[in-house]
Amino acid sequence: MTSRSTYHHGDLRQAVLAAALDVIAADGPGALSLRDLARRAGVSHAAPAHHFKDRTGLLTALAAQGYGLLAETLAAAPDLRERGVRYVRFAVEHPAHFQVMFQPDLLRADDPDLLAAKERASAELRAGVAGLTDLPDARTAGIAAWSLAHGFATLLLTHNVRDALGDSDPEDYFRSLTGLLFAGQLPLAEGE
Amino acid sequence: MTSRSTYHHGDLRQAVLAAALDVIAADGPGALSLRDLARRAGVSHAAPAHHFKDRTGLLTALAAQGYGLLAETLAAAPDLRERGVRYVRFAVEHPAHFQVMFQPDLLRADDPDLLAAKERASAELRAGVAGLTDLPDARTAGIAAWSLAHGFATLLLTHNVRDALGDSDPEDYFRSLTGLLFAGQLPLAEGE
DNA sequence: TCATCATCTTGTCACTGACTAGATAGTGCG
DNA sequence: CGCACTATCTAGTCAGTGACAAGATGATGA
Repeated sequence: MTSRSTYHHGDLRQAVLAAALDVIAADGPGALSLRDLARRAGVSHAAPAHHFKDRTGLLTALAAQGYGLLAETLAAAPDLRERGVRYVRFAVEHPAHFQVMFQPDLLRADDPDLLAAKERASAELRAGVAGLTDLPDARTAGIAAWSLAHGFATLLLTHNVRDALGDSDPEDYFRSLTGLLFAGQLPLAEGE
Repeated sequence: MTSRSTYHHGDLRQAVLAAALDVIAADGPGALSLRDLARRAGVSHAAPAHHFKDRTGLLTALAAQGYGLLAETLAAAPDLRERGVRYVRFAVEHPAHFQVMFQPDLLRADDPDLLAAKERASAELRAGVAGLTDLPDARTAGIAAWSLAHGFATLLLTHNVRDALGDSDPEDYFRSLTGLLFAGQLPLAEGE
């Protein structure tokens, strides 16, 4: 921004990451161009490559950052429901990260930083059902809860529940969802 | 494929759509190139443009086709659980369609064909909870069920439940998920 | 002071999407 | 039958992009 006189940018890596988040939030990952990001940061078209190697590298770095943020968001949630609420909150507050994190074909799956951050987030997710020792299969229970939160978050970001939501807060709506489900009010079969 | 002697391809539209599905299923929508699809179909690089106008048009056509297939898959399911199972089945059998359908930034949101197909699928989803007249809010119930199925399907396609699944069939696993949830065995709060 | 290294620039290549103009084939209408 | 009309496809072109290579610049430390 401030017309720099120095040859070096100073913090190009962060500048590019931040600009990438803006672009993705606005127009999706497909609209992301390394050259455009370079222009926004005021550097030459090939400068970002030194920090991220290539487009996939940049997206992988974003995803790793996202998993780190998710782990922070989930940390020390009081109970399972609240963990789900925070999962939804993360998706709402970091839509660009969320999108990239769950598109494996955009990422370098074997990246060490990505794997580490993913493991941290995964541990937080597992911690949500760890205390439920009375369950026959805690892992399956965890996936059930994860599916619900992830599905709602995804439908939210893809504008598929916009009209049902109305003016209500997404997090509150999700709370009511879980309430409805777990009150056993929703018969699965033979509703007639 | 068969070295055509005629000037016209015959069914270029279908050929391009089919090739696009292959590419997307293999490497994601980002790897899709109109010129590559043209090469695969054995036509000139600009031929597909006549059928789909541009890249977004092609993806929109794919999404519309997907919503149509989804509506067919969901039609006349016996009960709500089975509707969820079929939703998961659709995602497994048509991963390329599923991916494109839920990335709005790739699509032309106001396309008439897309909107019509989406409405058909949406009607099938709503039909799943229509009979449950004892519910206070059928719409919220529908979103709860949709979230669960969509979340599981998404996590499945993004390879996030692979190890938990083991050798078991995804549809069976989803049935057990719903059983676990609706048996009320999963306490949301104060699990201690 | 000077060597070393990370950072950034410049130049280049093949590829892509989009657009244009024109060639070719099928279709209906007289 | 012949002729216009339209859909389909070809060929050529342009700007933008990712990736790579080689060189310039500045910071760091011995």
